[in-house]
Amino acid sequence: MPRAKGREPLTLVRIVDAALALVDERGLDALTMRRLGGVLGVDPMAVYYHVADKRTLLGHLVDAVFADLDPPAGIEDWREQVRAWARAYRDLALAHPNLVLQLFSYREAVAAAAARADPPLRAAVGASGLPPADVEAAGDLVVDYVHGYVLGEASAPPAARGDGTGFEAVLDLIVTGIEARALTSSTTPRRRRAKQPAR
Amino acid sequence: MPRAKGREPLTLVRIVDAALALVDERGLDALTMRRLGGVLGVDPMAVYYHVADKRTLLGHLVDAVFADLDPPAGIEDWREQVRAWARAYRDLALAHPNLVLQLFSYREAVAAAAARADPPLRAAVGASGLPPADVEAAGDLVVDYVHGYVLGEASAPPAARGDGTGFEAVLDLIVTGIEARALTSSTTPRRRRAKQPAR
DNA sequence: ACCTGAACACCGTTCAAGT
DNA sequence: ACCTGAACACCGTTCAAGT
Repeated sequence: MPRAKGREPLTLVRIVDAALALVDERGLDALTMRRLGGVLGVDPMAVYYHVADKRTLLGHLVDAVFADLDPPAGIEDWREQVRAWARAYRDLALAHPNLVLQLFSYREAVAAAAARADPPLRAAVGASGLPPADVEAAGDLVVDYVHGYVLGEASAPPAARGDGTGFEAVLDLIVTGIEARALTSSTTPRRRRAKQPAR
Repeated sequence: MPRAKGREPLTLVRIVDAALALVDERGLDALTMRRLGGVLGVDPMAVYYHVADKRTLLGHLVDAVFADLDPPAGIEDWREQVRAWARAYRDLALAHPNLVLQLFSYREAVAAAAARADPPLRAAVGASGLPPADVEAAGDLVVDYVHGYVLGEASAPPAARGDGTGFEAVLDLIVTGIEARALTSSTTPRRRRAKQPAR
């Protein structure tokens, strides 16, 4: 039984766990291939056997965080579904404040997560009675608002993190907007849109 | 007249201009103190005479970009004021896509820019007839939505940048929400807010 | 006053080598 | 199959020295 004693072998999940802990506890800059080898008790270059380079390692971190996202089910009212979705997404991101910038800027990882996480949101918004064109805008609004909110919270010093009442007030406003739009567009034609500037 | 010939002396603005050009043309990672010295035709360490360290240099870049923000004036309708503000802010940020992450995560610089740029937005939202408590939420919604939108656009490959119609559709929705909320809150008491989750 | 150049303590990554 | 260790080409920053 070789390897029965001594440390267990490196695996991708052990690497990702250690890297995430490093980022959470000491910041993104503290994640160094060499330091990572150190906390894993291994030669710094051993990680390269399991991971192509640092960028793909960061991709794995983002995947791991997004994997924890599962929007709550069993809610009837579409308004509460939208709110619950937004809260779950916010909490997911704020669980790793030092990683949020990576989280929202890694195109591929965000797209993959969206494929899993977005449909419930879109379904909830769709149940409001909005016409399809507005469903897209409303979903985008929720997603982008959460991104913006989380970005602000994550870059604030931990002591100054908000209590979430502002977040709830904005959700109220978004829901009100969807309701109002759903009503007006079922009775009157879509209102004219202001023309865009050149660029 | 010493220095009449030879290159002109380094200044902070020359340094910031060169650094911004480097970031715009070659990405954030290309901004290196050594490379910056190179494009300025100077010893890499000369920059340190004018700037404490790289972090404060980045702060100067953020300041320089935000300095270009002046929301359009002379608009009557609050709805168009809100839209114009959001477009101006978006365009400002997307003019330097490689810097947006820094742009929105440098607390102090954002706060300073906000002090100049925010009041017109808050005034516009205030003119909608919303009660003060909702004015804050509505302003936050616009700011955070633009942040989220820009973050998504900036991390998309240039070819895939949107045409802005999605942005306009969301602005419509936000304005609709503000209008609806202004109407209902002038006639009925504020609707009950869903209670918050533990964390 | 303003810039230079050597030096220090780091990086990410490669590659041949060990077991 | 999995890990090591030397090596390479970079980093940011300090500090004494030049003009």
